Amino acid sequence: MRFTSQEEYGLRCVLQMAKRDGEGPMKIADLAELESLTPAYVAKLMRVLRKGGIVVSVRGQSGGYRLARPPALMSVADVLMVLDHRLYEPAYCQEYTGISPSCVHMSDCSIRALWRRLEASLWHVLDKATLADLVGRERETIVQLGAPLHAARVS
Amino acid sequence: MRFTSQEEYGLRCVLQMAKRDGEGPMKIADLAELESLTPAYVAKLMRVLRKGGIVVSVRGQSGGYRLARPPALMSVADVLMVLDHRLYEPAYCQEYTGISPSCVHMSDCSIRALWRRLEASLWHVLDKATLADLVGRERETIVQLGAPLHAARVS
DNA sequence: ACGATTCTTGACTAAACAGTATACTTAAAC
DNA sequence: GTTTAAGTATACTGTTTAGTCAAGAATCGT
Repeated sequence: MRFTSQEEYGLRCVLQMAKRDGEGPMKIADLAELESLTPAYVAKLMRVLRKGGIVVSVRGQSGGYRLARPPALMSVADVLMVLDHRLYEPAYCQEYTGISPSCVHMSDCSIRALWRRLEASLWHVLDKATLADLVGRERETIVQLGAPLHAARVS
Repeated sequence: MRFTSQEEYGLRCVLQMAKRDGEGPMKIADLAELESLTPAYVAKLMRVLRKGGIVVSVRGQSGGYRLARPPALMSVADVLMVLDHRLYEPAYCQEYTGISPSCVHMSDCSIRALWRRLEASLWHVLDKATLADLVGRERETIVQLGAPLHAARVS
């Protein structure tokens, strides 16, 4: 079970933008510098994020990228969904069919129920976490329902 | 966020073995037939599972594979851990460092806390689900703590 | 208008994962 | 002891993901 590089680095860039939301567009070169990535790679990530409606671009001098919505109104789930996809999604069973045209467990699949539970469990966490929560700026914008992320400890 | 093929198909094979636990070793050819995979690929999966202590092999005529422990004592978490690894693990931050030798967020990482929460949430589900739960044979062996998996519905 | 700055696109290379092929080893059955 | 049905090991090929490169298009400042 793994995150893709695109998810990890894409989210990091989005977080940098959330941290500076309202301070004008951020340039590819600045994001690359802050995250220690190459500008070319950041450009590629931004393309994905732009097409997914997470960021909007401003061209020309003093251009760059900014978030499409305020950080408090954008969840980590929204961002990750654009950068890759769900762990278990409807098309999943059409992808893992071995050498048959369709999965041999169509009628009775014991794994499917488990994957669905996992999926629900994941999204329960990711939907609630806003970008504002993660960068600790939630107070500046809209107050979120429930406890803020950084107040919850894992172990 | 995704499962690797190895996790999906490896777990399926393990489940087939759990379903027939106690009926003698299962042959690669039979597993391949049941799961609609090539024998060569099943052999590769079995190597990983054997080295990870999930299955044991019996060589020679009338040989095959059987589970290293009874299905009620083996969790899905145990199996997935061998087939790939955790979503977020200690080495994670050493892997995503961009073009620097180490991650630029060492001292203050807002994503790390979220990944840890996710990880805990996932493992909460996976640790509790035994192979016996999944194949509906839990009554034949040892009664598990908590509600059996198939009694819980997601949506 | 012009040029500097910045994003945009598509094609390309490299690395990782998925799956295959083949030759070899072990041990039961007779 | 020979045969035969199994697993074991390594190397190979194909496909997807990661990351790079270079030429182009839009916008701002002067």
